[in-house]
Amino acid sequence: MTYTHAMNERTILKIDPQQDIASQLRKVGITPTQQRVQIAEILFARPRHMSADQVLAVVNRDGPIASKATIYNTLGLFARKGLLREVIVDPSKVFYDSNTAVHHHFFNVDTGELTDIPSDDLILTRMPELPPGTESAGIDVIFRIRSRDAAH
Amino acid sequence: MTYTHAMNERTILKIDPQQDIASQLRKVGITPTQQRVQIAEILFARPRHMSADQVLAVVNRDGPIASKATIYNTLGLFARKGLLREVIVDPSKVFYDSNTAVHHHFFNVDTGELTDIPSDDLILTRMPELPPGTESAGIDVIFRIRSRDAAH
DNA sequence: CATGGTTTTGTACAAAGTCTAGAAAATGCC
DNA sequence: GGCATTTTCTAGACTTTGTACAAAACCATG
Ligand SMILES: [Mn+2]
Ligand SMILES: [Mn+2]
Ligand SMILES: [Zn+2]
Ligand SMILES: [Zn+2]
Repeated sequence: MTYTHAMNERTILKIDPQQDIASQLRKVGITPTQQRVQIAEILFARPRHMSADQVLAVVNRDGPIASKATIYNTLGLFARKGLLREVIVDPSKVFYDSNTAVHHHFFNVDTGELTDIPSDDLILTRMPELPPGTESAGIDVIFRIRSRDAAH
Repeated sequence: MTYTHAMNERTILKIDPQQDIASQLRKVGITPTQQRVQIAEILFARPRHMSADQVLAVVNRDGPIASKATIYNTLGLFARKGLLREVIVDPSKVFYDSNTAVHHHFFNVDTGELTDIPSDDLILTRMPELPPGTESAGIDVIFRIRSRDAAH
């Protein structure tokens, strides 16, 4: 038995930046406030990996739109609703990934850069039994890489 | 081509708690101070996953042995020397794993518990090409699990 | 036992993230 | 559109993990 990806029953949610963001948010049970729409516009314009800090900087680039607390609340809400995936690879911050399709990551420990591995480029064979009384909440595969010239 | 584990040229270092800890530390180029030996005794007694905070609490259980700064310095030193593996799964803290053999993890997001997956229970097939100019610094596979009864 | 590099320590500092109470905005109903 | 109710937003204090620093303690070597 071979699995090419995580077993994920729930539909993968995706926000289309071409369509009306507000109504798409409403469709997944999120009241589309001004701040949430602005944050969504940044994150869903294309597949991105951003930290809360980066979202805060971009959203407030031309004047104050949203506070720090709102950024954290909104990112947490989007993640809970399945619009974003939290990627934990750097001990100092969480990355929010607007690509919710099944895929894995390269993480360059020198540059802090996080990039996608197309899901076809990696196959997990022989999956372990989950411990009794538990269910899957996602599988993360991270290839930590280093720039070849960097001192180490 | 199938890899059952990360390509790791360097010898896996292991501290045997039955043998003299001090001379084993000296063998890998670490001066065995009192604090370092005490920390090593805790971590290498058996395979463990501990945060800096937990090590601090245990080492100072019966009176002051080491300061917070020394805990962080020592864990970083041991990790750099290959005696410990840093495991990044929880956004709020780093786990130090005294099992340096190739293996992967279950992380229970409800309880914060980190447990080992025996290396035979998981096989990665079809590995991706590393991005040009980079080399591997380790592969992490994390099965995030949830206690089945817990509300989610 | 003197010397000087190494290690430890306490404390200050930094950064990520959480919490809170009041202000503002969104919603639902007339 | 008004108006009451509910939800969200805000600024800033606070918590936690981890690092920086400089002084004190330690320890190998002569
Ligand atoms: Mn760190
Ligand atoms: Mn967090
Ligand atoms: Zn991604
Ligand atoms: Zn482990």
